[in-house]
Amino acid sequence: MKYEKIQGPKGVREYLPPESAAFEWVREQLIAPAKAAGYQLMELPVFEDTNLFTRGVGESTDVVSKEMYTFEDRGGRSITLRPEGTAGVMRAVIEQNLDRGQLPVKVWYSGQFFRAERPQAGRYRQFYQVGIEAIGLDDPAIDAEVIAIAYRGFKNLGLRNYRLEITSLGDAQSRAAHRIDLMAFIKKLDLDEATAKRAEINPLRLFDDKRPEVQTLMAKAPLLLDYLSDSSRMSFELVQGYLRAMKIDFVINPRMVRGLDYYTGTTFEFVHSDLGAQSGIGGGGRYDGLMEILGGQSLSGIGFGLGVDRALLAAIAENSLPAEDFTSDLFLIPLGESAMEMALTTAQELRAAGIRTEIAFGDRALKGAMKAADKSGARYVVVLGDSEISSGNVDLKRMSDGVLTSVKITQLRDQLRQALSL
RNA sequence: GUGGGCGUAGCUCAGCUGGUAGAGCACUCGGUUGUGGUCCGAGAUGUCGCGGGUUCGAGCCCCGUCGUUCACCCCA
Repeated sequence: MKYEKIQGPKGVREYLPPESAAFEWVREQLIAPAKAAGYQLMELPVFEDTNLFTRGVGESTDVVSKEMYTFEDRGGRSITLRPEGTAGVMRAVIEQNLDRGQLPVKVWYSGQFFRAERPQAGRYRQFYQVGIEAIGLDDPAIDAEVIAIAYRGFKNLGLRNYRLEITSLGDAQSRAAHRIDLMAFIKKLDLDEATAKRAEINPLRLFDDKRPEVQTLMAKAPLLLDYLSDSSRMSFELVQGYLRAMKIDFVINPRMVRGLDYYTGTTFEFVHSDLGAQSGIGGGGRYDGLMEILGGQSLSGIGFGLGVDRALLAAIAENSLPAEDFTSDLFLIPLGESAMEMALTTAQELRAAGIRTEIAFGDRALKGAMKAADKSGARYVVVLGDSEISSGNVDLKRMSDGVLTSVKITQLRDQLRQALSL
């Protein structure tokens, strides 16, 4: 009887050895700057009440209207796998009253997110993001710091071929005034049916259209930046000034469009140039009304999400991954049962002393075990057999040049620590 | 969701106008009773993604399906 193989779900990216080491490294580099700035971990559920996203992210967005993994649980509740991180953070902050203490609340998160899209290079149905949120204060200096933290993360990866784009979506009054003029402008354009329909749902979408003919049509469209209220404009000026002071390069992109409804004020995106169609490696912005809409107090907040999968692709494209050394220090080759017992106990002791130790398992010939030791990249090898056990001495072999050094088993730990300068 | 490309050994891929499946690398063992890398020799491994159809005969042609990939769309 032979069983059929089972396939993994469509569109998921799995990280397996040896590439998984690079993934882990990228994720750590991206989040390190947040930890350094006093942001603290929030570990949240990957599934939430569907209403959290329909209300928080916005029913008209593509993310909510056609990309969510939604299902009914056994209790008849409508559940959705989280498509983004901010709404869940806000829900937890409100529910656990984190906003009742010192503001701003500064938190970071890391994990899987889910969108039911057609998979493509850099676009997966389960993807990884790290993100931060600073909740409770509307201060342009926080906007600048949040951007600086994301910027630092990409710098940590050694990336160069990307740009930071920023804009301001202003306050409610700014957007309302602009929307009237923009709608009037679009109405006069000669658009195909699908495009006109998209414009109706979100007129800003047309700014993002990749077709040159649409770009030409939109060249003279009214820009939201020209409709900013005095306070919004002053705030945006301050953010830019802070960024310049921190020597963070940016370009203003007045045509930037974000896919989540809750963004207001300062909004930004990191775009990489070597990634094909899915070029956004991170983005975020301020959200004024989100907390209130989710049943909390009326507090502003700002945050970002960085794509770990895409950051890894970018680092590969730029060849900026470090040649990290994940190999073992010592490979122990026991010959026979009593030798195996000694290998297991010796390995315990050596590992406790910080020496990365592997054991050759299975009843294989010495030559095969040596080959395995070679493949593992271990720097030293020790063969443990009857003669070593009776004499109490082993030959410590340095793999780089094959030199053998006779060492007392009791001295092995100190000898290795010295040789590895631990 | 729409459109195009591609699915043959663990990996990268060959496979003629349809005639019954191969290479390189990797792997295992041996040459060298207990010391790797090079070299030499031997060996194992495939439901040709899956299901139908056409045919005397299908890896090859046709249909469907699943996966993958690229673009649209969307975004991390």
